[in-house]
Amino acid sequence: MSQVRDRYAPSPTGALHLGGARTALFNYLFARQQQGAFLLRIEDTDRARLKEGSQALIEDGLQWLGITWDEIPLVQSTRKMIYQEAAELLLGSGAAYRCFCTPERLNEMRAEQRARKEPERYDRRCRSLPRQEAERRAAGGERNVIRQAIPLDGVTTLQDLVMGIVSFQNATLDDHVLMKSDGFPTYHLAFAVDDHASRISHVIRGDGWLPSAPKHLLLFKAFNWEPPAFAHLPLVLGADKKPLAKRHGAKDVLEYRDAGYLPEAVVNFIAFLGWSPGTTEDILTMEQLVEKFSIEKIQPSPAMANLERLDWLNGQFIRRLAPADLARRIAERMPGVPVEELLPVVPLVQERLRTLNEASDMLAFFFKDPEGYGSQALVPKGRDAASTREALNQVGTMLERLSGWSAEALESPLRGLADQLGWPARDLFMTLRVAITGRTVTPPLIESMSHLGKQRVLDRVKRAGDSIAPTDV
RNA sequence: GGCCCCGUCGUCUAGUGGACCAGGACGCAGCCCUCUCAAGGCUGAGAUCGCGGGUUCGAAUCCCGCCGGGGCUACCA
Repeated sequence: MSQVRDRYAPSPTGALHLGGARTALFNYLFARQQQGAFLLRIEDTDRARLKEGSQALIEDGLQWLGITWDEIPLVQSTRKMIYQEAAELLLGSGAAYRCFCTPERLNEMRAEQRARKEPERYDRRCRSLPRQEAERRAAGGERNVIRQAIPLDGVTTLQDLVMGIVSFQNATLDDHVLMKSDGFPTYHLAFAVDDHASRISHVIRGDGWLPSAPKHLLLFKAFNWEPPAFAHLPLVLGADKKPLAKRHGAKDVLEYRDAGYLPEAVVNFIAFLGWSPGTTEDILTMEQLVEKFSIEKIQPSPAMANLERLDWLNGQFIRRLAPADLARRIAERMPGVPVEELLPVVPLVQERLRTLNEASDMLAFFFKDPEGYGSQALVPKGRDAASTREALNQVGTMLERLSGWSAEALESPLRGLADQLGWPARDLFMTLRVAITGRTVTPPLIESMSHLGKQRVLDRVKRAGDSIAPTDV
C-alpha cells in the first residue's frame, strides 16, 4: 500500500479544545506509526465565521501538545481558483448544476416541506435547466450556486474504519451546495479537492461528518478519483454530557497548560477518550502511543471527559519527571525564583503535586518568611499558649547548640525534646511546622528545616514564640 | 419529521459464543504506613452487560423489535 497521509483540518473559528486536539492526535499517531505524513489544513472558506488569530492559537495548542505537522499548512482561501476549476469539471460532466433559486424561494420551499412533514431537501428545480441556458444566465451575472447532482437512486456504502459498514439510500441525500455565490467552495467541495490534491489516504475526522460522507464518496466518484479511507470519531462529551465542541466555553487546551498540566498528561488523557490499547496499561508516553495506536481499537460510542482522571494522570506524569526537569518547569511558574534554588527542594514536593501550579504554594516558605501566625494554629489541641511558647523557646535553644544540620542530625534531638516536654512528637512537629512555614500542610518538616538553613529556622522559631501574645499567656 | 450513529460499574474502559455469577483504572469508603498533606500498599462498596424476544447445549458477545441518548438535516465547518 502506498504511503499513509492524513491531516487535521480545523476551521479557524476559535481555539483548540480537547475534542479537536483528540482528532488531531489520532491523525498524528496513525501517521507516525505508519511512517506516513501528518498535515495541517486550514478550512477558512466561511468568511463570516473567521476569527482573527485563531489559526495561531490552534497551532500553538498543537505544538504545546507535541503534535507536529510535516508540511506547510494548506490554507483554503488561497485556493479559490482551483475549486472553481474543479466545479467547472463537474458542471461539464453533469455531476453538478447551477442553481438560481433565491434564498427567499428556498425558505418558502422548506416551510412548505415542514408543513407537509416532508424531509427538508432542495427540490431540484434547477437541475433540469438546460446547460446552455444556465451558463448564459450565469455569464449574464445572475447570482447562482453550484449544486451536486446526487444520483436519484441506488445505494452508497461507506466502509468506515470505526463505525463499520454504513449504507445510505441515494434518494435520501440532498443536492447540497458545492460552490457558493460568493465564489467560495463549501466544505464538501474543498474537502474532496484538497484531500485529493494532498494525496490524503485516511480521513480521520469527527463523526458529525458521517451523514455527509456518502456525498463525499459520490464526489470522489464524480471526479474519478480514488477516495480515501474514512474513520469517523465519536464525540467527546463534557461533564454535562453535552458535546465538547458545542458546549459553551469548551476549554482551550492552552488553558490546561496555564493551569499547570503537563502536555504529556493531556495527550495521554485525550488518547484514552474513545481509545484504549486493549490492555490494562493506562500511562503511556507519546512514543508508546505511536507504537500501540490502532484505528480498529477506537470505540464507536461517545466518551465523556473525566477531568478528575486528568488530575490523577498529571500527578503520575509529574512523579515520573526527572527532578531537574520538574524544577525547570516549576521555575517557569515562579517568577524571581532561580532554578538552582528550586533544584534541592523540588524532590520534597514531587510526589505531592497534582499540577505544576500547586508547587509555588507548597514551596513559598523556602523563599519568604511566613506573613504572621495566629497563636491558634501554633498551639496544639489540648495545650495552652504558655507551654507552647515555652516549647518553642526550648526548641530554639536546643537547635542553636546543635552542631550538625542534616535531617538526620535534627530528627532525634527534636524527638528527644518532645519526650522531655511530655509532648507527643506529632504535636511538637505541628507547632514547629506552623512556626517555620506558616501553614499546616507542608512538605516533610525535618527535611524542610534542613534545606531552609539554621539561621532562618532559628529566626522563625523565635518570631513564632514571640508572636504568642502575653495576653494569651 | 427524515437520514445516520451509539447504548458494559458515577466516569474511562477490557471483553468479538464457553476460562465472565463480567476484569482494570479514576473517583468514593476503610485499614496499613506516617511529623502534616500527599504518594505507596491492602481491602471494600459499585454493572441483573439499555429493555423484550429469539438462535444456541451455552450470549455482554449473533438476529429481530422496542426504548433511551446523540449527530446531521445552511450559499457553517
